[in-house]
Amino acid sequence: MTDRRPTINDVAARAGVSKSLVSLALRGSDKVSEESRAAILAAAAELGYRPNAAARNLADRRSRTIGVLLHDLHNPVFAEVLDGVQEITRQRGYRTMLVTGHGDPEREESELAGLLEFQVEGLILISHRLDPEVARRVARERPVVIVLRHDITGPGISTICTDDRAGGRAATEHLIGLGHSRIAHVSGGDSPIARDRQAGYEEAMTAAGLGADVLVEPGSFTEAGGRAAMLRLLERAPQATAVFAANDLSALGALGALHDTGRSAPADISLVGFDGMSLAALGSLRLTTMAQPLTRMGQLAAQRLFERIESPLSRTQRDVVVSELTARGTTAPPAA
Amino acid sequence: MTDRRPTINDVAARAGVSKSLVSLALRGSDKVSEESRAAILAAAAELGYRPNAAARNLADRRSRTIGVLLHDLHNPVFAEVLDGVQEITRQRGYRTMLVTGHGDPEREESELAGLLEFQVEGLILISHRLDPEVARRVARERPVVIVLRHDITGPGISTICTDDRAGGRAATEHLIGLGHSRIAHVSGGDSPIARDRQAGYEEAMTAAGLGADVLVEPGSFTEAGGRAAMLRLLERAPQATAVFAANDLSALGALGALHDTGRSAPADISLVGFDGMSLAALGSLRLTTMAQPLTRMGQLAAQRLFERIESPLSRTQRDVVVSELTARGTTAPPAA
DNA sequence: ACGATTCATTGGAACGTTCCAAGACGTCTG
DNA sequence: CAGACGTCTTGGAACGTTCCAATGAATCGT
Repeated sequence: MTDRRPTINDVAARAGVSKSLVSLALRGSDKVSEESRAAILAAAAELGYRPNAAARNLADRRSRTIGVLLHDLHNPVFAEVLDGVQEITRQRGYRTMLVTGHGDPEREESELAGLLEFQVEGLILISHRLDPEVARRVARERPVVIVLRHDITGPGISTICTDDRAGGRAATEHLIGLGHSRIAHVSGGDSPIARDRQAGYEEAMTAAGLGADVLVEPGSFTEAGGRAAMLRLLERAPQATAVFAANDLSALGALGALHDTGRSAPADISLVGFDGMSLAALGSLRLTTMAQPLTRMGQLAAQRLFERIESPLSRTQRDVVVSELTARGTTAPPAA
Repeated sequence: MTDRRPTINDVAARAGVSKSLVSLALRGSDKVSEESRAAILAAAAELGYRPNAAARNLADRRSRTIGVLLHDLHNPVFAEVLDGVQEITRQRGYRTMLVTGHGDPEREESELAGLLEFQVEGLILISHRLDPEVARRVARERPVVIVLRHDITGPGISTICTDDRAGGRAATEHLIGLGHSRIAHVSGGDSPIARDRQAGYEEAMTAAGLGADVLVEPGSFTEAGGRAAMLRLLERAPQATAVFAANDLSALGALGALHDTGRSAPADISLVGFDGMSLAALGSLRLTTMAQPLTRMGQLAAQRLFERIESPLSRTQRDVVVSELTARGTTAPPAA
């Protein structure tokens, strides 16, 4: 870039007016004469003028930007939530600044710091792994909405999530309702969400008098984790006729494990996932799942955030959305 | 936010030094005495000081940020490219600003304008639909690297892509090599990439003396498009034993269509995709595909971009990476 | 025909940083 | 002991905007 970019002063000089008037005209003020407006617009176009967002943000003391931290972009679940967030954000004329932390709390914290330096006006954290104390500290600076995790509370923090325990219960009851009794659970590890979904499973089993059959195989919310867990399960509990996997991604891994060992769902084993990511509906997968309204959750998150951006003193909210069992092709009554 | 955030002046006052020294200390200069440094760091921590990125960018006249425009976040292909981009970007101490255009040229252009207002130092366009003239205009302002599309050239534009025509040929040859002759193509519509892949298909067919069997069913690079195209194909060409789909996502749709009509791959029809998105390897899908080195392409894109950011006069590059046929579970010789 | 009112326009201060030339204070050299 | 040099520190200008109070010009009512 040898030549400096044109500034508002260059435009003003060319149009023969003051920089203030250029500023006004470019932002569409109605107190600029038609004549000046035309001259200014023409000058700006000829010079290829672009406003400098850094200068504008500095002068305004606002960035019209919200920050979104998410786990990663590979799990399509996050993309769906993000769609909802961006829809609302665009409507409001804000932009979204997106960072990923890959589940590493330190990295997440540093990405968050970057967002705050950019003067984002609010933050949406989607499935993060931050230390609760860090989240609370951030919430003292800016409104925060946490999506898909409900265990962190504090002033300035709103949450959007589903009732994971009830969901785990419903998923399990679906299998029980089909006639299964030897139902195992591929868990999602020790995250709060995973624990809730597992608790729901255990509750449903106990309530149905199947407490003795509770069988949990630890997984990790990933495809690989689900695959490995399912393989271990097939060894350890060959009598199982159904599996509830803690999320769709690990359910897909489990499905792969079944496939690799010459089995299939629901013929050999019925399988239910959790999340409702649209890819899992796809093609030959047709995964039965507890579907969360992901895009809706994203919209709601953004709405709640803007409420607090606009009136910082308004109360934080805890929204619980309902998930619904979506029966597709991987569950059926047990083979006789 | 009733109370103003602390600035560098507040830190300076508290530490009993000048703002200049605070600025130096916070950026790790070695010409600050240990004593001052400690006082400054302590004061900054006590106040919860965060540098204001807008002010910094304005003063430096650089943002240490690159902009990435991508189609959307649902196709996991883009997430994989992005991983590569972000890896390099992080290494350089830059941040990435991510926007999506959802294939709408106007929206893409407006998102791009936003990035340029933020003074991004360079741009990576992943599978965009911009008007070539717009892309060239932008490239006059900032270095641009285009990934997954090679038809736009001009000063300031580098490209990273694979040889889509050769890839289309290789995918088709794989099917021919397995003994198929009635091979159809589910195309990706009329984008340049789609046209190249289709041309490769036609070349391979013709070269194998199967020119008369060329059969193209228009699709759209989406799951729904692939599904619909496959359904039409089953009506229109029941004799086909193999299909080359223009990308993995539409191949997955095609797979779903097969499934829905009581068929499967490769038993009834062999199926090859294109892209190499990791989700398609997953579970029971095991899609055979022409795999592009997606993450590598992202890394390369970022490297090329930084070369041009660092020496703006260096030449732009056109990198062509090789894709490889990855035979998984959806292709086999035709049924006897 | 004159003050009041409206309208379009202006210059300057602010926003929070970085950079630069220059200053204060010691210490060394001969 | 004067001058040169080093180290640490400083105030002020710049970056490109927006906002505000003030200005000048035109129009109005009486």
